[in-house]
Amino acid sequence: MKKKITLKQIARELDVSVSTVSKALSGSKEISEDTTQKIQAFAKLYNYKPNNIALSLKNRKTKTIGILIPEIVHHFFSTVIRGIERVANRRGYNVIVGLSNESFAKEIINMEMLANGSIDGFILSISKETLLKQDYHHFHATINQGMPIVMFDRVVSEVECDKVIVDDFNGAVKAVKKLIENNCKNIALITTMDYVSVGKLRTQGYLEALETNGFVPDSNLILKIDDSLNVENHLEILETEIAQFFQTNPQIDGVFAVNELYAVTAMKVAKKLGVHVPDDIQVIGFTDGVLSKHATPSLTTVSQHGQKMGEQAANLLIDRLDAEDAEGEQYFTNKDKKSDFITVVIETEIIERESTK
Amino acid sequence: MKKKITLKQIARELDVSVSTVSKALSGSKEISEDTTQKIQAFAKLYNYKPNNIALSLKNRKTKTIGILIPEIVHHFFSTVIRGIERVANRRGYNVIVGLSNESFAKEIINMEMLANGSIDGFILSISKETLLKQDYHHFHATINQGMPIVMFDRVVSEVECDKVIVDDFNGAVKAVKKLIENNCKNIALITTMDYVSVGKLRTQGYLEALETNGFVPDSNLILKIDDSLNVENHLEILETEIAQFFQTNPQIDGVFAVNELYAVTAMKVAKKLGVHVPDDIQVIGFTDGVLSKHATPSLTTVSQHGQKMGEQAANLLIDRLDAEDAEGEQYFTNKDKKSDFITVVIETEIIERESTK
DNA sequence: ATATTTAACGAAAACGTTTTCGTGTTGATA
DNA sequence: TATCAACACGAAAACGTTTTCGTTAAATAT
Repeated sequence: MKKKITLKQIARELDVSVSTVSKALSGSKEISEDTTQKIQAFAKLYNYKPNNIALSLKNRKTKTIGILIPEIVHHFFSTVIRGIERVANRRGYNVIVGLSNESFAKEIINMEMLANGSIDGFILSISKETLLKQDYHHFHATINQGMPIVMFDRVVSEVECDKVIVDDFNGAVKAVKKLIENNCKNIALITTMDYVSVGKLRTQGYLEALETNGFVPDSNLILKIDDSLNVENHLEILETEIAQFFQTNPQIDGVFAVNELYAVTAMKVAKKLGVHVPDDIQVIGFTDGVLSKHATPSLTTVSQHGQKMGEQAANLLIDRLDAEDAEGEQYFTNKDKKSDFITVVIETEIIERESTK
Repeated sequence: MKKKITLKQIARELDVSVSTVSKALSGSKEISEDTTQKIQAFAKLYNYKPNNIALSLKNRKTKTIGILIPEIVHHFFSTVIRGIERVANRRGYNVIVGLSNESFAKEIINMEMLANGSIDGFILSISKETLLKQDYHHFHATINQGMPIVMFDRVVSEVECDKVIVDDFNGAVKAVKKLIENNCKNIALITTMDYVSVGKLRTQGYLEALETNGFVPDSNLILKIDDSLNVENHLEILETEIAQFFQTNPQIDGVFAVNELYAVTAMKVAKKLGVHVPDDIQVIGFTDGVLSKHATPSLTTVSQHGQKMGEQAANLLIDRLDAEDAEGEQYFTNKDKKSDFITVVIETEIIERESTK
């Protein structure tokens, strides 16, 4: 077994100093042709690669960014990761992933673990529990320590940082407007509890679209699902809730759901109740994931562009990091530039499939 | 902005030496009560946390493990990551993720980036292109450098290391036997090209099950999909292929598909052709993902237990890493122990849903 | 022949830790 | 009173780099 070789070993072997080896390998013309050649040949032979940890320590930057998300077995979040990884890789960064599991405590633990030198900056989406508690001190703390954060999707105005969000409000408006154009008269909303910001915004969009089109919102047509429990494991509960909802409101001829699981489940329930999609009832979901694409009938959705969000977030973060060490600390102590934080809004569009006419 | 505080700064502030601070914080009784108290209070006040990079450099271990997978927007792989992250976190490790995107080159690049000190060991699943090329030198190289690898799912006998696989062969056997018991007489197989090991094993299981039950395998009933292109984007091609397959073989009354996408698509195609599932044709897939659960009818599948695979893989790797620095290098130079590599086989079971009787 | 430049290299510091090995004060013991 | 532990702490090395600043010898200029 050949352990990785170090500068010191090369130096000893070739009877020169460590500095000479370092310079020769970086092609410094401070070193003679001869020795440079010799050293480079030797290094190649033994497949020398500088140790990343040592470099990180010296440069005080790790060239890795930390991703902190609530859940990874989730189409949207994994799409975001893919986007982040793409640009991170292109721009010479690695990604290290932490999962909060929607837990406030795990979110904090993870941040503290990573914030101690392991990464140069965060890209994260806030856990449900944190949103519920509205306790954001850990975000403020790490930002205060000079570690930049980019938030995506589940963001919060209380924290000043770069953000990437999808236009939840207008996405919902578009969806509902589409249903109205398709002649739906009684449009239902299946949503989550309000504390997750995106759910709230989509709900507001639903209401807005109704009102501007002369509809009067009917609270009976709004079904709020308690998603504090992981819905994936409580599918039956979800189904019966929706079934009851449909049965007590038989006039429903259009459904807007704030995520694709609710939408697909609504379609399944409709089918069981003998209601035909899209003839009797049309359905639009949010987030364009696997379910939407492969459901029968396939689901019309509001696209969420997870990969694009990831790419934008990564670019925002890396731009800031690169700027940091280009301009040195001046970048931060400069009071003028103090709060030039950007919020990128990704536009949504409707992807029409079989669940609408 | 308060940058993270270091030992040196504490030392200067309290007018003691760095070593004293270090010892005081670790509770060494070499230091007097008084100073220990003073230092610990100061450290807590300024929220001192030791720098991970410095620790990594000193200890020559990073306490992070590298995950290298072909794709992350994929239910199975993300499940595995969740499993890895779970035990990694519990055992004090971080995870850093690289994506090969099914590319040989990206796989190598990623490994080289991470192998230079950033991680202590790998957990990976081989990319399709690598399997096709059958070039495994990069695995051998990193193993030779003393960095342990644990492979999962897509493994290869040419590389000696710990492995975690699912019992693809027997899973397929079970599935086909189930179809036979359910009175299917003409059981079709929808599979991938042979170079991906898991596909090959599942195909073999299909054949085995037929033969031991007195069936004669009919090559007309085997549909091999070329999955060199990303199927997600070529859904129509997949659908038309399956449609043709069904039409030229109307006798098919049972389908075993090596993944859930093929299975769900087969059901969709069947429905379009007016063939009823499960009355006219029964379908079983492999991998228990979102699609299986939420399809209508929901899909009977062979469970793949991604999370369990991840957990096992992580435990194998961390066991080895911990053993390494418990016994020192002796662990490795000890010739007796040289090839005590373990292959963990995760058992499969059939999850019965609506697509079978 | 002397002074000065240049070429080629080495020593040392620095990044932030931990740990081993001193070293100088005490207080107790012989 | 001399000797010796025990105590409380500091200096320095080490992990693997890069970089600044010498330093020496040769080469050039005066």
